[in-house]
Amino acid sequence: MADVAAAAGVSLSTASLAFSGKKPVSEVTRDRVLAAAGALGYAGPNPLARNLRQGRSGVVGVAVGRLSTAFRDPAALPMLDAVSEVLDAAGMGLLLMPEGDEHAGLPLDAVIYDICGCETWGAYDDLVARGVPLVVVEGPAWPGATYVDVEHRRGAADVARHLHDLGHRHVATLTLEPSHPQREREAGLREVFPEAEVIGPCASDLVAAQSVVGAWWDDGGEATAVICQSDVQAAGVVLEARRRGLDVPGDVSVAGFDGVATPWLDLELTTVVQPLAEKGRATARAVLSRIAGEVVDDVLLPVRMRVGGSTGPAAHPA
Amino acid sequence: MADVAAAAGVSLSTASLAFSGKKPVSEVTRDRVLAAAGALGYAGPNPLARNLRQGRSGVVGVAVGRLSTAFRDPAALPMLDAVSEVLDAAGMGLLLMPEGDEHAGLPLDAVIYDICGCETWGAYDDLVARGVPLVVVEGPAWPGATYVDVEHRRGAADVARHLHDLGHRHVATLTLEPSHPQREREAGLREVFPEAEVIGPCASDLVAAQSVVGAWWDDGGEATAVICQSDVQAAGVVLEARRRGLDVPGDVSVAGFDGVATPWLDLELTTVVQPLAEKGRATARAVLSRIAGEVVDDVLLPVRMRVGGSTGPAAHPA
DNA sequence: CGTTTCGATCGAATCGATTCGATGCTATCG
DNA sequence: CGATAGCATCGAATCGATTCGATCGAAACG
Repeated sequence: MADVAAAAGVSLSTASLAFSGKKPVSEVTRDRVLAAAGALGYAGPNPLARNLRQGRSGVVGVAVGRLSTAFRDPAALPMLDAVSEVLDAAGMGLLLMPEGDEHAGLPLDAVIYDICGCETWGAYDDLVARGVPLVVVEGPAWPGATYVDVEHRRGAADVARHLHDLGHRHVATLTLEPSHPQREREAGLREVFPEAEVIGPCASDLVAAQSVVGAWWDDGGEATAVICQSDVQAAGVVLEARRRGLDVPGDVSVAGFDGVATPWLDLELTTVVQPLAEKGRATARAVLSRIAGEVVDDVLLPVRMRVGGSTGPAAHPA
Repeated sequence: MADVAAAAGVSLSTASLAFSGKKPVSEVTRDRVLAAAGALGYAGPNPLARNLRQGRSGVVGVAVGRLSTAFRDPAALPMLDAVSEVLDAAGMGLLLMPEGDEHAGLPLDAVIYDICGCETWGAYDDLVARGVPLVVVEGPAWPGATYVDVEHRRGAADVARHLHDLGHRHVATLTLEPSHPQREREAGLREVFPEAEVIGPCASDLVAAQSVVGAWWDDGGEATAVICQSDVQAAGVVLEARRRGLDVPGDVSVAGFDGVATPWLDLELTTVVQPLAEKGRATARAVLSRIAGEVVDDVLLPVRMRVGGSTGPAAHPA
């Protein structure tokens, strides 16, 4: 840039201002600088140098589990999409941080901790030591982190109540690995069905859900309703039930969570719709505020139960 | 870091070496430096400063379309997963670049151009001007970019030949928006069926495929086989066919592309299996080599047709 | 014993901008 | 007409490390 300034016959500082526009520069000067830049093949200020000076990299990390599992669940995408949209509008980029990797050494302005079911995370201490703002989505409430959550407990309780109203008395639940959402939802479920049976933990994956619930039925598992922790799980349970000649919801009711589209299922699931895009936007806003040094309140997003065709009156009311 | 060096009683350069380990430092010195760092609450060298000095940011951008559409197709994930794995092992991070956004201003060491069906891209000129290495996956062969591709043409021709062998003479094809893979595959198809009918362009999306092929059938479209450009499209065609009472493959054969799992379909698709993970690894290796300044050869990955239950003898051989 | 080598350490230059405070100059105002 | 702004520009300090070349002892060598 020094060369450009020299070629344009202005000082280095003026050239800088011509590019950044942070202070007024006369039009003829700017044109002269840009012309000189063009002539010298200068592509604009070096981002690395600007980053050092400004103390920011413009990059926000997002901790996900393995990419292929994190994004397999269709609930993850609209959320990340919304995060990305808001951050892009602010000129920031989103960096994927698959689990296990220590991404120390990368200059991150903030980190979003999302999706991964893991409770602990190696890089946490390091980030805190560096003073990197942390936004935790549906995770453990770490000290110093801003916290974005969803009404898991209320959603789960609403579904349970819905099934109870339909006469169900013997329900079972497919769970996730222990995690904040799982604990909250289980608490909500037990508000209504203190005795609900746990089928077992299961990834939010169609095939996994089929196999876990299948094994449970093989072992003589019985329930008039199966409550799942995601729509993908619920779809797996529906498919597995049908494979066994069970009618949904005639023989067994199935409820999901998330409220995502399952176009390949000829049935609308009863589920808890969570505001995925708004969750992403709220997360991104929290990130930007924290980068700006503001104090940010935690966020709790509302959910809404949607009754579909996968739940019906209990087959054998107690 | 200057404070740490002072506290440890060594020079700034020695302190730097103690952290980076790029030159030997006596053990007692290193311990003294690390102790001083701990006492002063110093979390290690500032990545921004290191980046400026070394001229690298450790961040690789990947241009995708909209996130939610780019990752909806299950073929995209294993590929990106492999890219991420290789880059992480090299200490680099992957930054998502949704389309439309000018990510100028972010310090990228290289950019992967993938997935997005778009042929042009605003940031291209800027990146070239900056000398940022570009790796293009299945895209147009831009000057200066390293090119990673898949045997689209051969795969498409193999499927066409397979159907021809089964007696099909009247086939139709669901296409993608104009793009490099689409053009190659269509060329492969026409090696065998020069007259193949084009149903229409369609995103790689289940619902979109259903509606496009449904409209075609409504308009009196006829064919004994429908060749699709992704397994997701093929699944959509299968579901739509059944919805109309057509048997697959009895009344109509359906072929896909990619070779991804479709567990919610009770049918294994005839498809062209492409080495998704290897594609990702090859891409990442190309990126790393180009960042290292090496000259990199273009890559062409092999495909293999897999015959499943979605194709069978033609219903009405000509 | 003189000399070469090697490892550890240090001082200083460098990476490429941004930005603060100062300066000169031209309108505006009373 | 003198004082007060206000705009454009400039010089110099700064961001926080990495790294080249030099220096100094001590060990290895003939």
